[in-house]
Amino acid sequence: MRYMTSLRFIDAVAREGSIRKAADKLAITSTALNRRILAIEDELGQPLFERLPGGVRLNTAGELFVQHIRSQFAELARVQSQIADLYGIRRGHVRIASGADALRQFLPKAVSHYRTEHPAVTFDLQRCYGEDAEARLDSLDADIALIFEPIRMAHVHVAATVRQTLHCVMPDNHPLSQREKVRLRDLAGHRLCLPKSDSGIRQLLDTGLLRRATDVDVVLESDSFEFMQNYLRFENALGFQIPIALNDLASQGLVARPLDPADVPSGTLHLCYLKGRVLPVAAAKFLDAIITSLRTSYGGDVDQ
Amino acid sequence: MRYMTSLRFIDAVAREGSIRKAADKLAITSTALNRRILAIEDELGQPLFERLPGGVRLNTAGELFVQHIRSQFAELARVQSQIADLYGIRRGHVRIASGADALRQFLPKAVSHYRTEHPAVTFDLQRCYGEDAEARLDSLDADIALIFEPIRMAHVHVAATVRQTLHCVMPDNHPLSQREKVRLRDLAGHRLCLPKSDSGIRQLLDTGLLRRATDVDVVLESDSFEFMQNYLRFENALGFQIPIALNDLASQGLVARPLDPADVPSGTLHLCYLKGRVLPVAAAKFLDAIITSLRTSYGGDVDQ
DNA sequence: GTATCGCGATGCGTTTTTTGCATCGTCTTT
DNA sequence: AAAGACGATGCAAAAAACGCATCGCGATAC
Repeated sequence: MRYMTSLRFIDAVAREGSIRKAADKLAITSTALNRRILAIEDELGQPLFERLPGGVRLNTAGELFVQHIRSQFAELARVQSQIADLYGIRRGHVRIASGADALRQFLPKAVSHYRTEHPAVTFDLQRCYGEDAEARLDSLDADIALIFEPIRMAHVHVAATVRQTLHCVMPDNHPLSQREKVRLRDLAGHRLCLPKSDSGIRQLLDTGLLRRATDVDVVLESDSFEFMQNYLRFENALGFQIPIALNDLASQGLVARPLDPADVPSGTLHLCYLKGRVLPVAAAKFLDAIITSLRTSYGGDVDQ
Repeated sequence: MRYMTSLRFIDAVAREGSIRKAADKLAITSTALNRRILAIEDELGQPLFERLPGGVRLNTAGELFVQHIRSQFAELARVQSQIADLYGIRRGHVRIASGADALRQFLPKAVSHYRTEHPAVTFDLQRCYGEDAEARLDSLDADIALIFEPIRMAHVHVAATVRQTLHCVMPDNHPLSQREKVRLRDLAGHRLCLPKSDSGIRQLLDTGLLRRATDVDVVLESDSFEFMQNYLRFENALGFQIPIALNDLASQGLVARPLDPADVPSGTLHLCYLKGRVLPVAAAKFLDAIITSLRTSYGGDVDQ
């Protein structure tokens, strides 16, 4: 929307921390950008940025104003999406912040299914960890977040939760594949591939391992589930995963066995959005869709 | 704010129902205004107005969009007020919709007291009846409403309520002035001045009178309390009022006696704002101020 | 300690956008 | 059938935004 240009510019400057850099990104001269900002500050009667030798930085007033700007963008998007819905075609753009877990299988399926019904809705998928995902909800850079495990901030609203039991993934000829359940003590003596410590899976594992002081042989750490999964066969190692991230293991000669809940607590996948926000139609309906989809896939383990 | 010009214009056209009339009010030509609207509709991809032979009217999309525009105005005002508060001086503009009751004595005192502390805050007082007051909250034309008696809409938030016993106002030499309390049956044979039927006071009276089928002699109906109060002495008539609207009766040779609560239920003055709204600092603080002021004046009768 | 670099601010000519005037076509009212 | 009021549009004038060149200032490098 044209009339928001100045606001978009301010947002860009706030993000870049420099008028010249923002001007580059916006494909205008720093002069024009500078003057727009001066004009707004003048109208507002208060400066929004501190001028530092290396650029600019939001002051408190600017902080407030930029927050306002972002909420205006989000609101406009919501209204536009609502208007489009009025005319029968659902339009809109849904921005999702998700951990790597749900990005693997679940979200691709869910998004593609939704898009067959509403082809005018576009998506933006941002892979990120919990804290970052929450920050993106907060800065209105994401509409919906799928976060495995802890919710830190008070101002996210949890629309649904899914309990997820940790599974141990291994080549199908691995000795542990005989068991129905894997206990933590069984891991001793085997090679393990673990997700990095900012992953929710790793945190659950760590608490379990620490509690039992199990001695384990960690051969690899990665933040890429795909890499680890493809790696397992080469070392005949063990990986860890939650059900929602499990894809077709059999074709890779892998199997998954649940960890005994007595050893490792089951984690929770949180489906959330910013508290107090009214989501655009497209985002709200997509949220509904994935909640029902989760419910059919994980049944009683889905709450709300 | 300059960047909102187009939005302001759309709002004006929506209110006027005609581009030419709105253009007059905005002191621009209808051409310019027309083109701004066409431009926005074009950008939005959807028309906002239906073109009628006698002017324009919002369509459904326009309805949504104008609502969005108004909430943007309100939000901007809130942020500006918040920013000003940051720098120590409380600035802002508080718009109050109130019945005639509170406008008489209570609000003038409250506003003037608040303004001695925060001279940079300006006020706008709109006298209106309940339903209208609620509509103004809804269209964001008012921040706070003081409504005596019924709340119709679901989407107003009641910040505080004050119970108000109906009082009968009369010349101090009137025979009924001897009593501590006035019963409805005492009114028979006396001349009455009643507020118009859209007043909360009248509605309470009516239910009481109807229930008891009391035969009364109504000599005057008015929506001006001031007029009625000044009129009473000439006809030695009875008027009705709630405590908050009672001014210095003695100097006019008048007295007030409560109606027996057994005959007429006591009414409730509602202090409200639009549900879900975050009020500008100035308005929020003024609300706090009048709530405490009500509490000191009416003590236990103030709730929340 | 000096030179350099990168930053935001500003004066000035140019380009783009917005505005106002005149006018058209349409529909309602008389 | 005529008159009046409305929104839309072509075109020239006015206004705003833009880009270039340049200034002053502080940090950094040598």
